[in-house]
Amino acid sequence: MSPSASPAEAKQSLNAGDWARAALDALAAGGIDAVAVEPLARQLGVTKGSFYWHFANREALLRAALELWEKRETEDVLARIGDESDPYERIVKIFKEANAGYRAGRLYLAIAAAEDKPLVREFVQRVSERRMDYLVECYQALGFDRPRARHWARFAYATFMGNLQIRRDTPDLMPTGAPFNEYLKLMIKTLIPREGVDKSADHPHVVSMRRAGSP
Amino acid sequence: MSPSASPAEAKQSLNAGDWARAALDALAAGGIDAVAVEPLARQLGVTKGSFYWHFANREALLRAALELWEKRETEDVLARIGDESDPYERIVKIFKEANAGYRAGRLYLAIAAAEDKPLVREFVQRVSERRMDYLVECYQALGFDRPRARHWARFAYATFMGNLQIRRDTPDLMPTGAPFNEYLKLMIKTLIPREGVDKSADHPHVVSMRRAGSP
DNA sequence: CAGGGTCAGTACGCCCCCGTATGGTCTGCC
DNA sequence: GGCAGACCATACGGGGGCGTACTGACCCTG
Repeated sequence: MSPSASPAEAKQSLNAGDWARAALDALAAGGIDAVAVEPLARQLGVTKGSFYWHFANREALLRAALELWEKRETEDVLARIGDESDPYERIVKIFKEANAGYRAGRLYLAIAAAEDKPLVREFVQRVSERRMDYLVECYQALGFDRPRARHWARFAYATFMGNLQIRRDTPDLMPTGAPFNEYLKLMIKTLIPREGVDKSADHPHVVSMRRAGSP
Repeated sequence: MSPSASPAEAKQSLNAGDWARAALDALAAGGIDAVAVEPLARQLGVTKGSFYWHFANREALLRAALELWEKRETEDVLARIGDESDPYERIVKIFKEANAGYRAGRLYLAIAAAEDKPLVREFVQRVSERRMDYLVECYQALGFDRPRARHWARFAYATFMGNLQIRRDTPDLMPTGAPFNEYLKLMIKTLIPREGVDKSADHPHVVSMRRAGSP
């Protein structure tokens, strides 16, 4: 009788967090419209009666899911590459993360697709700005002045996002295996100007500092 | 009495094309779910009775709208920059088009967001592949061999798409005026390697040909 | 043991959309 | 004038989602 089948003695009572997690999963899988009370209730093995005890309405659930997303997005990402001191390697790591961890990217695209909802816009904007800020800092640490760092950061961020889009919509256009690594190397080499390149005014006024740590 | 208010004596009778155009507009404005029979009928000032005369069902309308999109996407775009012989200038034109004409990009994002529908995937894939093929040809014309051209084309295409996404989701992160032109110049200079750059194996084995026409 | 808080089931009304059936109104053509 | 076909309105049944009201079971605590 007990709703088992879950590891660790399967809690038999749901809380708001369970609903929020389920909502976020549904969001990733089917977009904003998939965050619906009754389907989620069915999926969780309960009825609406439960839901409306934990949340005031559908909107509240959506907000909870988005808060969960924002939390994960900032905590996780920054935690996974926060211990890297070399700004060059930081950007490289971000790039590789962004191109490997496909799930997080899918989630972003699913959420951002509902840009007409003000609530969603709010969260998307915060997350995006935080990501961009981080990138800008990386490029500044590489020796760029603020305006140039912003341009390069935006450039790199746009390329991340576009790769996500390509991967989702037309995976055939995205190489795998060795060619993919070539592709990745090309993007990294192009998007993170190294110290040697100073023949152009668009490149950093950097002297040394780079490519010394982490052999 | 006649439903006027339109230029040129306002047709009083709808046809399938009118429905398809309206559907595409709705698609651009509100995503795939906005392509609904009854709302569109209301908007067009008629009832469902009209719709189900022209189309078998909602699916058929969606297909018609997507065909319209594909047609516009390939005809228009290639027509607007087809008379440019210089491959460098072709890419530049594409870039500027992509960053100026925001509407077409919005449409792509709205359509691609419904990537779970097989029908949509089909069209998105065709359109994307055609765009990529065109870019690959441009890069090949610049002197790249096929694999490298594919990498650069994908790179550039990803950057297009990402810029679209940024523009839609976080317009504040996209500069305007002079800074935008700087940004554009940076991307163009970076994404279209010029003849002078040959210190790297990733750059074209090109000798001259470039930057002679159009002073 | 009584009572209150927690969580869930049932049932209802509402809205909005799909698709069908059927009938009505124009238009042009014979 | 009458017929056929193009175009549209009305009405209906079905489905699914939202939100509310009420009831019920299970703790836990006084």
